[in-house]
Amino acid sequence: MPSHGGRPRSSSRRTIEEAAGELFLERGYAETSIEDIARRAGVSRASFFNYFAAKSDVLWVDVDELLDALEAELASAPRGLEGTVRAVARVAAGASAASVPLVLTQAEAMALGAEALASGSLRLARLAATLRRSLAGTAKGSAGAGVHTRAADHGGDDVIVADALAGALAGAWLSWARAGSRRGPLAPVVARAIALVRDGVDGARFGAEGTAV
Amino acid sequence: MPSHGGRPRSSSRRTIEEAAGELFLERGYAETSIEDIARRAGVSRASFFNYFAAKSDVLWVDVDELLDALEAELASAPRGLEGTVRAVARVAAGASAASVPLVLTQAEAMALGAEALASGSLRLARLAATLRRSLAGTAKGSAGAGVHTRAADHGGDDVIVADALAGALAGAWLSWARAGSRRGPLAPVVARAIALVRDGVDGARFGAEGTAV
DNA sequence: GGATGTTTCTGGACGCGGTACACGAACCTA
DNA sequence: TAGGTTCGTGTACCGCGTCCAGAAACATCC
Repeated sequence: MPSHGGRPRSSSRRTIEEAAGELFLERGYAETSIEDIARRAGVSRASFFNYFAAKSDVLWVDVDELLDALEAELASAPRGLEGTVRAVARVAAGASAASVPLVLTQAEAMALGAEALASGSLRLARLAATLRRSLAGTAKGSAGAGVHTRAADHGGDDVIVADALAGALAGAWLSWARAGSRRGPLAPVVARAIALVRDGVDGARFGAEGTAV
Repeated sequence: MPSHGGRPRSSSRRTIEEAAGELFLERGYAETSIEDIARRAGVSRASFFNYFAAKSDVLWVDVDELLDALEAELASAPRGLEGTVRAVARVAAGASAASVPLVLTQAEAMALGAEALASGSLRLARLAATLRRSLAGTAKGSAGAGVHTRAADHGGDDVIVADALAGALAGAWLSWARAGSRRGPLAPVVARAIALVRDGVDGARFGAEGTAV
């Protein structure tokens, strides 16, 4: 990707992330300024923004990578609930050994406030948007597994299913991350979240459609 | 609540909200400063913060009121999925005539960016937290409808169900708000979201529990 | 070795959101 | 009139995020 040449980077995201993690644990998130992080990492404040677009992004490196992986997986997966759900399961299986982000396990030690919660919710929104894209126009018996399902199919069921799936996944991942020492692999927990939504979509009441939009 | 006496308010949240709405539509959210809003509303910048804790809060007045109503309703409702879901339905029925917040219908006109998305996601997080509290310790056949269900019941199913419900409700409300002119009452749309989660919880795969945490 | 181009590092300035505080203004009751 | 309470206002301050100009560290081509 680098066309060639140019000054080499003198630091890395990893370095800055670790410096920030130390400071967050020592003083708390709000009491640590970007300048503090940069100083400990050995770069200037301006350079911090060459590696991260915002202070809160440092908290979510692992999660963002997970979401990147999911989007890549979904790009080459059949649309609709089945293909989407399988792609999610693959990513969950591959990431089971991944490190659990400090932001969850050390949330209280870092004294995370509303800002951190908001930046985390932003990741949930990204997950929901990704899933919506992968489910768009495939609700119920829309049979639109073909090339182009009607782009203007604004039937709200897609959104409901996608957002429910996003929420269930987030809840699963959250309780997995918070399980502490007795934490097992991620895959089965995610599988339960998927089962919930699958059963919901196949269910009698939801399938009734009597109250469709 | 006012003990009595004291200088009367010279403005109101409503006034400031309307001034802000005008400016957001004229220039966009990011290009409108708090000082702009305060000036048009006829108050000082400092006074703005007597009415709203943050600039983005202006966008979500209606949603926050809806969440307040839900929390009030849940406070006097039986815990567990059934009681929770009924309380949600009641709030949805009562709010059907409520105005749809501009933040959704005019999102592109206001040029809302990541900050507005984050503040909105914060509301989703609040909804999820509220539902988690109302479902805590009541997963599956936990039969704990009694006084004190085990507080340390960290079985992740509660969180999965609560977050899935939060996501489904958010998706339903979102597609309802975006339906535009052909928008009907809110209640049936919310009913579909509830049906999805209810069916999911009763479903064969989710109920299997073979892969429990 | 020098000229050119590219990428990164850095310092400085700026605007804005949000907090804190002190003081005055407008109301109440006694 | 005096004391208490709440709200409005100005001011100062800090930190995040953006922007920019210049220098530093590489590459390639002559």
